Amino acid sequence: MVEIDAGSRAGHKPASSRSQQAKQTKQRIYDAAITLFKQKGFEYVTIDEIVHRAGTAKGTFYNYFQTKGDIIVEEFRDIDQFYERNRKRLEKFPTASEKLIEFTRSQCRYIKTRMGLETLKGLYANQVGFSATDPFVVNPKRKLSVIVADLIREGQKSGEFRSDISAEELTLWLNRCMRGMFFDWAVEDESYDLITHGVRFFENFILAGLKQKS
Amino acid sequence: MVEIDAGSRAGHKPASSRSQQAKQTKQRIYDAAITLFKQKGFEYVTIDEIVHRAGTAKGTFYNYFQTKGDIIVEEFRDIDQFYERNRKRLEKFPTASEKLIEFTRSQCRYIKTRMGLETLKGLYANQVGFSATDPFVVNPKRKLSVIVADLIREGQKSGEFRSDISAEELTLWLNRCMRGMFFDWAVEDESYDLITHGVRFFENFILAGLKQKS
DNA sequence: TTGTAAAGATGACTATAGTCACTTAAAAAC
DNA sequence: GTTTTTAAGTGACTATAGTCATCTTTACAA
Repeated sequence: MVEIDAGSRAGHKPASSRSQQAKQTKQRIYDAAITLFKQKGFEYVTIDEIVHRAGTAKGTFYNYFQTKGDIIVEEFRDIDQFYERNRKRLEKFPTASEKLIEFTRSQCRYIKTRMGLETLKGLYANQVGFSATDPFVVNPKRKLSVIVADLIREGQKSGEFRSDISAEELTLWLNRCMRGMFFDWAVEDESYDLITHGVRFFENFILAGLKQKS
Repeated sequence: MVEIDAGSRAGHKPASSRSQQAKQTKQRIYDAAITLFKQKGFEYVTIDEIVHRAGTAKGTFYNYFQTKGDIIVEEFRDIDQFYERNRKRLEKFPTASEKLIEFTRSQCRYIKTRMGLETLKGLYANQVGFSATDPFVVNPKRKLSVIVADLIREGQKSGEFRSDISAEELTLWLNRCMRGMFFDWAVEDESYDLITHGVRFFENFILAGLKQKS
């Protein structure tokens, strides 16, 4: 949800096609929701509040989203932009291990400071919940996975990492472990520092699984 | 929720103290809920149905549980009994690694066949949700953690596992990774075999983190 | 044995999620 | 230019979760 809609330049009278208007409506709802989430916290915002702020009817909300949590999923897709932007920064680290460690650090930092506990909980609850949405977090095609897989491949080529398991499978495993960590952090109500713990966990445990020679 | 209440032997007219009756009431609600969950699946059971079947009022439910998910948490505590029972069986495996692998296998088997997808989802959704219940799954004092810590300590003593990290921390990390796996399996709607994948993941990845020498 | 405190049980009530038959208006067909 | 089709939007309505003031029953003190 980052497109700003190219059709309605000058504010009033948007010269907009029907689908343009639809896009705007969805955006209005999304913006209202995000604003309210930031203001009062995900759990304390009702659908009625969202649609009231967006100036639409309740039914309209359900035209675009299945549940309140879907908004979070939408927001979450943005995280991949963040990863993409930070990818170049990794180049200056010499080894694949160090690149991955740095990547992990920025991932933890993003979740802790930008995303926040509330949103993370909302996301995970949505993904594990029963309203069958797209299971985005575990999708191996998302940018996050692609970047990690590239770095692992690099490490395999240089001999840092094992080659008896495919980069794809290692990526899956690595991300799975990280997900376990974020999950724990959410369940325990951020009772410890995610960045410190996350990096320690990664350096001392996960990395060993990548390095082990067959 | 396994106690059968020691006060009301002969069925009718229980000669029961007030707290005994209370315990029975809770048990009735619990039993009704579990039965319905098995019949229709967690998500399709309403609180009204549960209390109707239990023959109590809605308010009574909320005297004993905070949410429908709390029933699952209660049920989940039973899993530790299962672990305890299977602990002896592990003795016949010679190394700590093999014991842990076998332990993992039975853990996966339990979740797949006895617990089931629905219940697991309910459990995780409850634990990550906002209704601040006891975060049981991540509690390092639960039997599961104690057993794993013992096995890790055994491996440390024999030199199989690293000793630069405490058994407690390694236990935390190991369980965290497993949790990530169960979470993924739940999110992906059990689209692959938990036992096969779980054991492979454990043998090839987690175990490396335990074995790495400093 | 009667009176009082408090645990336990109740269900009407409120709040919110989610549905759906219907309205409105843009676009397409004629 | 008129009619038809269909995307988009609506809000009254239903279903369910969760609350709370009140009632009932036990325990126990006077």
